[in-house]
Amino acid sequence: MRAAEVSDVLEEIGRLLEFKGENPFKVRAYANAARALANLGEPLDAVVAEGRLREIPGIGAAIADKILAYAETGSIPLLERLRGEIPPGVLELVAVPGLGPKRARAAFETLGIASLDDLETAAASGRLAEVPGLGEKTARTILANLERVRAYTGRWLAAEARPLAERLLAALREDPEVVRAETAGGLRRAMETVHDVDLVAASANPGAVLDRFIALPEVAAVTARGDTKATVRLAGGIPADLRVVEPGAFPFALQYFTGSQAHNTRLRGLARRRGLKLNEYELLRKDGTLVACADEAAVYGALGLEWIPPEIREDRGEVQAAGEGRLPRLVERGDLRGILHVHTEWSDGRATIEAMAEAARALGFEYLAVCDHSRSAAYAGGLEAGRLREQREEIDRVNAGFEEFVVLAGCEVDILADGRLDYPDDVLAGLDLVIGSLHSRLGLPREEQTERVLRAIQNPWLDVLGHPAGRVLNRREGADLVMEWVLDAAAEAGVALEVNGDPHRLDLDWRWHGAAMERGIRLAIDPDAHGPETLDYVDNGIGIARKGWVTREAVLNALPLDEFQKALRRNR
DNA sequence: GCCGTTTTCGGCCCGACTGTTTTCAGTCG
Repeated sequence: MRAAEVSDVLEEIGRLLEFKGENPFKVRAYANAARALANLGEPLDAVVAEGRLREIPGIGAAIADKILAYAETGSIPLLERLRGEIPPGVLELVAVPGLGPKRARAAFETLGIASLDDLETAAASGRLAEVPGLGEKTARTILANLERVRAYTGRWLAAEARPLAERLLAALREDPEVVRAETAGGLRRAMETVHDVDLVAASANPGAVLDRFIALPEVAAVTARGDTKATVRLAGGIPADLRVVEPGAFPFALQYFTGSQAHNTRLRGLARRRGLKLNEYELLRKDGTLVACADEAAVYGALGLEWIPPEIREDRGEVQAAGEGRLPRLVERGDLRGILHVHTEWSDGRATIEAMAEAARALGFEYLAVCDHSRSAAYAGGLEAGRLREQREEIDRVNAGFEEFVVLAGCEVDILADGRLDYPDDVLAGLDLVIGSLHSRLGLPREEQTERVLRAIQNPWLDVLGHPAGRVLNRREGADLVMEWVLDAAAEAGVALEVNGDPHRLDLDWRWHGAAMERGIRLAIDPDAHGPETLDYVDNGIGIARKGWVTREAVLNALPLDEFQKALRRNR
């Protein structure tokens, strides 16, 4: 039984109860329990077997019983009953912006709308406006949003949104009436995907700032415009929110709009227990006096907490850790000593070995592992064993020209369908570093896929498991793997796991970093660069590793060259 | 439904914007 599967089930129960108009706190309890399971860093089966379900915060007697029932019978009576009452298409309705649980229910009860198709028909014919609480205008909004829901999940790659956010931010900072401006939201938290761009600005004249903001060339359409807030759609369709507050409120607003929502809920609960009230403008004592805070650190300080880095504000224990003064020092770009996993023109890269090495050295790194594709990766110009030997000679020549910088001869070796690596052992043994990656047959059944990866890990020449899930964000799910088993095997074998910084990958997923580190697994933060200009993808990897609470000590390529080499599985 | 340095019962985060319900509910973040 997978934690993610049970999490989905609880999520569904919560949404169905919400649709029925159940007590909102009960609804939230299910959502909280679902999130707790999604963040569980160990096998759910072990937790169940050891009777530790109720030790998970957010899981009490009732939900624990339901999880046990699900484990035993594969179903939960409450869920079956709810599914019997509510047609399956109805939950999709709630995903349409403008239609929440209440209106969706009203539409279902008055017009029998039970799917996106029904909704479209009703909206187009004008009948949707007959639903109590809905009017002409809302019906039009819903019709417009419906298309987007169908076309896209509403998540954008952080890498697509970030440049736009930076341009908007630069424009805001040039505005003479803006005192301060920052990016908030999922971008500030280093999420891999975001549903919008969130910006916060401080100004004594919010109206004027908003006027200029909505007139910026990046803004394609204005969705909403109030006294302090505007929602717009940018070129390309990405929504953006700007909130303008009085300068004194800026630290509170920045904190609030950075989120996550779960983190903020946790923080406000803590404030309340301390007799304080926190909102996006201020921190109030019971007697109505204000607690002054000059910056975000002071806001956390006033609640008895260390400042919490934005990346980890996901309600995964960071508030408690900050209260106990035991937040980890998260890894930083400056901690990295070497760059692993770059491609060159020898396979599908765009630059020479020398050019990549020069670029890495110019960025301050001490070593670089060239890892071109192996022979089976024909689509990417994979190297036959003979070419690999020639490449080693070329690397030797390049190294002769360097002092205090070393190029290593590595390879990104395909993990074949049966779990063998793409070269015989004698070829693998001749390399300095082997990253083994899944590139094909990503649709294998779970058991078979897991066995495949476990077999690859058994190969003594595998040093690093590359982009372990093989996912491509917003395009395809990764391989279906029992990740706990993969982590156990990697820990046992001394294999490191990659945190791939390609903005489409960001894989190993940050939600697994803690579970990897607990097992003593080292993480390799790699750019997977195909040219000098994408060496900076390590920054994405750093962001996502910070999100996973990764410290310098856990990072393989934060080691100086000699220690790095000793830490490799092949040299142990 | 969960939870407990004021509580095993009575709380549970809070405010902006929109449209329509003419005084506020629903949605969103």
